[in-house]
Amino acid sequence: MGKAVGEQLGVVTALVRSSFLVNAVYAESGREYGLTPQQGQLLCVLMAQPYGMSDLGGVLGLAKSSLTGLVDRCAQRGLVRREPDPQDARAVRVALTAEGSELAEDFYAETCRRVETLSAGLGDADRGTLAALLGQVVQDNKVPVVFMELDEGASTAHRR
Amino acid sequence: MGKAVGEQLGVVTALVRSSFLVNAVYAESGREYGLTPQQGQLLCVLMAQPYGMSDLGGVLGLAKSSLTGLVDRCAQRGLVRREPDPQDARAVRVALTAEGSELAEDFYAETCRRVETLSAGLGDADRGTLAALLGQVVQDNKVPVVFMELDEGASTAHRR
DNA sequence: CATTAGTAGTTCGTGTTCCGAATCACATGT
DNA sequence: ACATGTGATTCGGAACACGAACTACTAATG
Repeated sequence: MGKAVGEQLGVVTALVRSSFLVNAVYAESGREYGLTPQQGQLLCVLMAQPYGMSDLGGVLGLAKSSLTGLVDRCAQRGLVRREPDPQDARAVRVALTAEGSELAEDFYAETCRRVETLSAGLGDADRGTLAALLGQVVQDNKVPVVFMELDEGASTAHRR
Repeated sequence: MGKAVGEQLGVVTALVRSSFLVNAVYAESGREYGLTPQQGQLLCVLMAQPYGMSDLGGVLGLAKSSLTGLVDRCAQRGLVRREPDPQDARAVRVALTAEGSELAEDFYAETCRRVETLSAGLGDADRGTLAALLGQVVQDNKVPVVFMELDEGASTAHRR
């Protein structure tokens, strides 16, 4: 077990610090589009599909009362819309507006770009391994779809 | 055409979602000790060493004005202390109090424990690989010491 | 059917977080 | 000494997050 170069980090430290990086990306990427990190995250979640407030709370890990305000602010900026649920008169479905959808795409793309450059120092093989291992962790822990998986499943997908 | 099992995630998605997991851990772990995530993070940073306000801003990625309040609240709870810098009369050094140090250790340990269980589904070899790759990303991007590495440095190393 | 639960969302009050602009106090260069 | 720079706080304002209380509708029960 000779650690050669600068002291190998443990998994825990690596996870925590990489999370710090990703948070910073969200903040910077959001700033670029006039979004707070939370607003950006909301838009990203809604890219996949509309949600009711309760489900949204489940996905984002927020109390209902926290969501009302977040959705309000995004709605006031014309990014999302509350639609009545045809099945249940007390429920609403929160969905992206056209404008919100556009902004979400941009924010999403920018965020992807920035996160991607974080791992730019890795070779393709290593990046694949990282994706596999980290993906396993993510799936083991049943993380909700807080960030879509762009269809990149096909080995040589078209990169927009 | 689609894979039945689970469609391998891309690096970007894996990173973002794992970051979501870690954020949740910070929140839960903090709640357990009556700390907000930011307060917990501050304590963890100060575990390594005392910092001046400016340096602290650099490490945490916050504006000075944001820090004053955060430090204030932690100081009011008796967790940190502002010490005058002997070299420079306008500077202060923020350091953990005894109580803060104790709480920081507990929070840190709990956070480590929780983050560790996130990767419990991986074998030892895989976990090592993940640590190596993610550690590389972290070091490539020069993440400040927002979370100490203390685990078992003892085995072979005094670090530098 | 009427009553009782339960569920979906909002409102309200409180505390935290974050920022930029302005300010104060000390430091340093010329 | 004087101008400039730097460390930190203050201030005003926006966003965020929560629990508790509340409204409105739905579902279950008798």
